[in-house]
Amino acid sequence: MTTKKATIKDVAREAKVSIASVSRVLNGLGGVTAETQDAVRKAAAHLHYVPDSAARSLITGRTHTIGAVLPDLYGEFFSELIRGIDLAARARGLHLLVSSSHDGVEDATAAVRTMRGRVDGMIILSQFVDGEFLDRNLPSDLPAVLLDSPVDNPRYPSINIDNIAGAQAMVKHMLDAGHESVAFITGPAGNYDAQEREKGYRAAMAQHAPKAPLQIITGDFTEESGYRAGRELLAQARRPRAVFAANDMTAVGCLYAFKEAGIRVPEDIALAGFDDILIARYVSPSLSTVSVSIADLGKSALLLLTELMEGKGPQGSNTRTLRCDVVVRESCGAHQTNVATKHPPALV
Amino acid sequence: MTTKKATIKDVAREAKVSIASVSRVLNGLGGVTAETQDAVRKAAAHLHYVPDSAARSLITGRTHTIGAVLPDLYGEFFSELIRGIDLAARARGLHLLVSSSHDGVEDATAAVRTMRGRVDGMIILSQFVDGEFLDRNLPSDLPAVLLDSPVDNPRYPSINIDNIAGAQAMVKHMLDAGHESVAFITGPAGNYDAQEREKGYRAAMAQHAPKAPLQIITGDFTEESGYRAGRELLAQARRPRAVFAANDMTAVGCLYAFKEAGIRVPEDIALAGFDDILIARYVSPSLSTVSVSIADLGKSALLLLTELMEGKGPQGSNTRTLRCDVVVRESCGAHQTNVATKHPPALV
DNA sequence: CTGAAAGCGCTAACAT
DNA sequence: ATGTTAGCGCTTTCAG
Repeated sequence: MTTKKATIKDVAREAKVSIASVSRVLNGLGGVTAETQDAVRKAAAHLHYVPDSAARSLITGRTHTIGAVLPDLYGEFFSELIRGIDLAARARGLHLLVSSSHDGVEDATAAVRTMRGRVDGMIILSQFVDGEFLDRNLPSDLPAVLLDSPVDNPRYPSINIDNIAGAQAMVKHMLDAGHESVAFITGPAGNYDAQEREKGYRAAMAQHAPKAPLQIITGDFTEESGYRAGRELLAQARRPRAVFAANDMTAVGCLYAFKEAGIRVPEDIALAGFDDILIARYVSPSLSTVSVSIADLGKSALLLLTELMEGKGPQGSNTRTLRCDVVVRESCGAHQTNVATKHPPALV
Repeated sequence: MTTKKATIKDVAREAKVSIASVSRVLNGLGGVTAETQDAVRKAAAHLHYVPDSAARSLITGRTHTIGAVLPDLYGEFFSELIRGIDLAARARGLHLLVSSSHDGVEDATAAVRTMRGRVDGMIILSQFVDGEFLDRNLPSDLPAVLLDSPVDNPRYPSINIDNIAGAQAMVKHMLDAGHESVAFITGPAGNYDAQEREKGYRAAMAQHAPKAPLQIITGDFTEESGYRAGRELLAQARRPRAVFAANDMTAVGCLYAFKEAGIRVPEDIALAGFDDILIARYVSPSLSTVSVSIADLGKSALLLLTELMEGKGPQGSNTRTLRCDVVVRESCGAHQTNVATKHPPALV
């Protein structure tokens, strides 16, 4: 029955009441007799009436939509993140407007600005966004939560992955497994996660293997960079016994470099990554890694955002940290059973 | 400088012109002197003015937003799909509203209905959506394109993956490689892609190995189902020499069942999947598969949708089919170099 | 309990 | 070339 657009007036006429009553009924505001209710509901159903959200937004100032600004939509991380956000959002009756593919300040600015008026709140993950940026581009009454950001602005709470602790735990694990030193392959320079993971590596080395020299190779989170780093590592005079890569893709690339050179993992060199992407389970040997519940990150962000939207300012600290867990598989040479314990989602 | 909400009136006042002139300048409608232009732009910039999209939508009837209704956001397929849609959308200045996680007719209905008025067009991928559904739930003037759908409704064009041809090509490839018969692991019963792939399998067998008996095991696109199917296959009196799974995850599960049983792939049994997910490249042996350019699917959908939105009815056929390509890796035993040829995106 | 009426911020006639 | 004005569909006082 191909629906045309019926307005509130049409419903009012059909129900023989005023538009005000229609509005009251449809918004459950009460103050209407059962008969009026009935008439309105019948008329609305009959006409397939759906309120115009633009008109409603115009007057209420609410859109029931939240915006997600991300650098990209590519890969497991963002996929999971959006999924977590979406799940939590629709559970609260909120729509999700996504904006991605911005790799510069201008793009980020445009993304944030064009969302103004279209959303009631924003979740932002971007290395180009800082407190000053937000103050300049966001209306003061538009709540926003930052993901994976060093920003510490009282107005914009942020949720971060506990990269430092995760990296530290993994390095300690490898050290404990008997490898006297661990080499590290970094992520891209500007990336906050990458920086934190390196910090964790350094901290763990300083604490648990203070005499061992630090071997740090530059990578950029890509498989290719891992491959190059792997070759570089093999070419060194002092070939490492264990390697910790800043993320899984890098570790996988490194693994291929080792395989190609006939180096056995973990017998000759132990290896570990970070993220616990799906592939980690499937490479041979399976990759030990640090797992992050990305969907929980998205969910937490949305929850925090809705609190903000309801006026509850972030109580106490405005920065939350999401726990990471070491997942021991074959590549790190700790010879354990291959079953990664399922940890419940948890905010530290 | 924490922006408050400036309206068109504020800009008009600041620029000492009428709101009409402001509108004209900001919408590039011409009929304004350079001076007015200047004054308006300065004022707008100064006040950080951003037009209220709700108000604009209310009067123009356009939202510059397109909606994507998907069953889920999980996994590579949807991630890539959204990415393709998003890329094409933002290239045209369109926003993307996503809605997912509906696995029932009610959910789908709610998703589609709540998007009414919020979007200028929709891209829908759902097994619960058919022509009748759309006629009942979509305003007649809201364009929509269907993905992976058997619906053949002149009002709703659809874009499909050429599952039949892809499956057929893969089965033929395996047959040509010397395996006299190929077993098949199906996907979930209600899934359109899965059905088409099975059709392709049957067609290829009928054409190229008419005397070989058909071995068909039930699966459901999950790794577990593939694992079970693999064990089932091994338990059979007539152990197959080649297995084609309806998707990659199933093939991976099957691969693990074989490994566990000490069966070598491809020496003892050849194996192939469908989708070319990232993992396919990383399992050992690497998985031969049928590749689909999912991002292109999303892009094509958006392009088709914008044509519709611009009033160009779909000329000629209203169903397009996206080509698939056989990717030969190690698991199918065709001993070729491991380099998958890069095909340009192409609509058949 | 219900209806009339005033806008929300903007665009698009219609005047000037 | 510029300004005035009438709504777009809806919520929300404010009267009755």
